[in-house]
Amino acid sequence: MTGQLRADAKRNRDQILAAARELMVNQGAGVPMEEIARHAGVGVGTLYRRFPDRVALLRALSVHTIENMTELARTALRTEPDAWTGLSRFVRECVALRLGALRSIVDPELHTALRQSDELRSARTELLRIVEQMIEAAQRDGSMRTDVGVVDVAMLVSLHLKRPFDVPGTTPVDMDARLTQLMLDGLRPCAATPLPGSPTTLADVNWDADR
Amino acid sequence: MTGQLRADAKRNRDQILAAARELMVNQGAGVPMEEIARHAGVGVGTLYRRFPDRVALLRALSVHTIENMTELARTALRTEPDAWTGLSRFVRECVALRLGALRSIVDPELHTALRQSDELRSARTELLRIVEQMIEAAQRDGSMRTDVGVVDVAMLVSLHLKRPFDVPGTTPVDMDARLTQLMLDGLRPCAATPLPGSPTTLADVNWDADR
Amino acid sequence: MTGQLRADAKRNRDQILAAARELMVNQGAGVPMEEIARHAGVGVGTLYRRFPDRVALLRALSVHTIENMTELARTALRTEPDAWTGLSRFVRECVALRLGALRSIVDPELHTALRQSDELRSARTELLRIVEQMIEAAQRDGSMRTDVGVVDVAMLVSLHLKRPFDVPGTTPVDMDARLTQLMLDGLRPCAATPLPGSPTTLADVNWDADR
Amino acid sequence: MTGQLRADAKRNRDQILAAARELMVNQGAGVPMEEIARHAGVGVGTLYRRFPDRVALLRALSVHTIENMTELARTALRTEPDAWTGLSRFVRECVALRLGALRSIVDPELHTALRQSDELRSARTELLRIVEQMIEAAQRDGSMRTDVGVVDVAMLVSLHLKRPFDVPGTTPVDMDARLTQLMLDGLRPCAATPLPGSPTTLADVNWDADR
DNA sequence: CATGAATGAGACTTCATTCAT
DNA sequence: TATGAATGAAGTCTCATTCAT
Repeated sequence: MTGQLRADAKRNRDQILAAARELMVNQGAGVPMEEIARHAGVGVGTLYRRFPDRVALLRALSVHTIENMTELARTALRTEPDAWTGLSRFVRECVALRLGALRSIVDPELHTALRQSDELRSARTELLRIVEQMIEAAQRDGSMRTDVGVVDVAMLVSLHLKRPFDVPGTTPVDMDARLTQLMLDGLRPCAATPLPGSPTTLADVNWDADR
Repeated sequence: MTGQLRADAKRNRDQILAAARELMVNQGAGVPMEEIARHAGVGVGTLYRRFPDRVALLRALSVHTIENMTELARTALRTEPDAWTGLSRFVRECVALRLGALRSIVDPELHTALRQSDELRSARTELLRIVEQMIEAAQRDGSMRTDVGVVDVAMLVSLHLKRPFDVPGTTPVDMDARLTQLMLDGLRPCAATPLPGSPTTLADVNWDADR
Repeated sequence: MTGQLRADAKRNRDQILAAARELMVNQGAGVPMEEIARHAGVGVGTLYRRFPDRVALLRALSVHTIENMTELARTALRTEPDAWTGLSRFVRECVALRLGALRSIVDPELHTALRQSDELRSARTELLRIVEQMIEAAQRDGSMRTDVGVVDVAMLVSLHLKRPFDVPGTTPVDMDARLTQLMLDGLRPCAATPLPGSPTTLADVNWDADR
Repeated sequence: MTGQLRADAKRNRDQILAAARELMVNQGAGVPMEEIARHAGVGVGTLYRRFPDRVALLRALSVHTIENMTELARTALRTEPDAWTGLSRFVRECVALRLGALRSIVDPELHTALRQSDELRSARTELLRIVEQMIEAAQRDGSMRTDVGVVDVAMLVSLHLKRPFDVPGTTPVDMDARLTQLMLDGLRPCAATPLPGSPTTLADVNWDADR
């Protein structure tokens, strides 16, 4: 899709995306477009040429993010000895890289607008498919409780993407790791308390983990 | 503290707080002050007379929220047969009522400004003290893993205050309940994997769970 | 006019005027009405009962000021050995007391509104009459140039009412005194250069020295 | 400094300055920014792009004004036969053109803010230097009293920049001229009465005559 | 195509004035 | 009658988006 861009145009596009990611992750999705442009070293006009409005920019960012996560999942699945270890690693990496920190977007308008992208939807499905594989494998070999599904895991991860407040007495990194571990332990069969409802299947999902 | 207000002024103040809570919980902390005023049925001027700026409003809202949570914690502690049951109930209620949904504030400036309120700080400490009691009791009778502290629990709850996206196949209420249960199961001793770092003590905490 | 006020009402009125004078002289005529009320120790409502709007307040202040100046002029005329000395003293006192510092009002709307007060006009005329007496006497005995009239003097004084900027190397008081002296020396016959136009007579004057 | 602006941007900038000068001279420094923009034929946004806030605008205006005055002083010094004539002409021109009428700024906040501009300070010093030359020359050849310095003259001129009230019986122009002449006559040696304090030297001056 | 200037709607806040208590 | 609460118009400033260069 970006293949037919001229070399410099491509470079611009990438710089814009990088700047947008950095600024939005740190300051929320509301950063002035002009500031994004400045950080990217281009004029606003150029930004708007590439991304007609803020939503388009967010969409591109989200797709990019999901593709990164997919890559992480694939690698974890291929590299780790068993499914549970792979899943754990994937979850830890997602949280650590805070690849979904754009989650801080709350504006429901943006929310709605984002959902409507086909590109986004298919990237997401692709990701979910792989994670579901890991989950099912882990459940088969008894290392994961069987009353949870991809959607549960996805929601959990998405909750943990929020940057934690600085708490005196711990480093943010430690805090992150502790919370993630607690979440993973909750997915083990051992302490499993029955859950209300039933796990959602991948089929009818519309997951927004990216935000 | 608000006792010396005239009857009508008090009524206005309450309406403003109610409107602000509702709008901020749903649309984020950025709702136009004017819209808050309109929903409360007063002029902007009135809003500003009561709360000199957005931060003051948020502060009042936060204190109110925390006081509600404290009340819930007290009741749970008093009513339930054992500490773990009490803690679970408290956590479920917090999440269900989404009493801390203001958490959606991301703007770091607001964040910082809020921390500086003594009133807020003491309300928070009060709440933490009670929760810590429950935790310690539960740990003593072996129903809770011993490598976690109030701060861990607080952070966990705060993560779960984010309103989950609507997921096809489950109701939001069910989703909420599932995620909360998973979190609680992670706090049980049975599946406990060692955590990095160590639990923070109440003493040096500065917790912002309310937002 | 204020005679029929109840004792406490009179006290309120005076406190308001005093507060208004102080605040307006220091911060300009734009001080919030509420601040004036607060300084006077009354509610805004009371202020507005006494003075229907800002202009009314200014008018009262101006009349008061002019009456003070008139008193100064009378005393100088009566006490000093000769007219020129009396006039000099009067001018110096006006500047020193900055009795007209309200002059800082620039808003033309206020300006116009103020002119329309009969009370003000007659107080002003009264003052000008006395000053004119001093001028004419001084001119008769040769201590003052004869090509200037009350209006010239009035305008000069009014110019000098502006609080001078702080200048390093001199005290404001000294600066004031120097400038006033230079002005007075310019009124002496000795260095007199012919002036364009002719001195305006008291008759058709509408002088706003009070501001 | 404004050389690198695009042609249209430069035109806008100039129109804004012109509009601001006109409006501020007549109505005080408080004119709504929006009105300035309207008069300049641009949107508010444009105004704010050029001048981030009111103070920046005033600063630019002041620098411009001072530069004009400096030009006048230079010409007077070069053209007139003797120093006193040059100084008189310069003073008359300043008053007539009311080149410093922005003096009507009273708001102490603006005042303070303005002082902090280096550009302004150096423009001012440049002007004072030339005026000081004229003064010293005039004093050397005996046409000016020797107990006054630049600062005295500067303060005097600054006082006379206030637009005089319309007085029946004289034209404003005549009135201006009369008052200016009186001021000049006061600077002559003949009638000189001793002044309190001593003239401030240029070295430690921080003069704000421009406003 | 890139740039950055211009626009103008809209958010925030202040205050003069009115009015309920 | 005094108070101070409420109102809302008005002013300041910001920023998404369009458009001339």
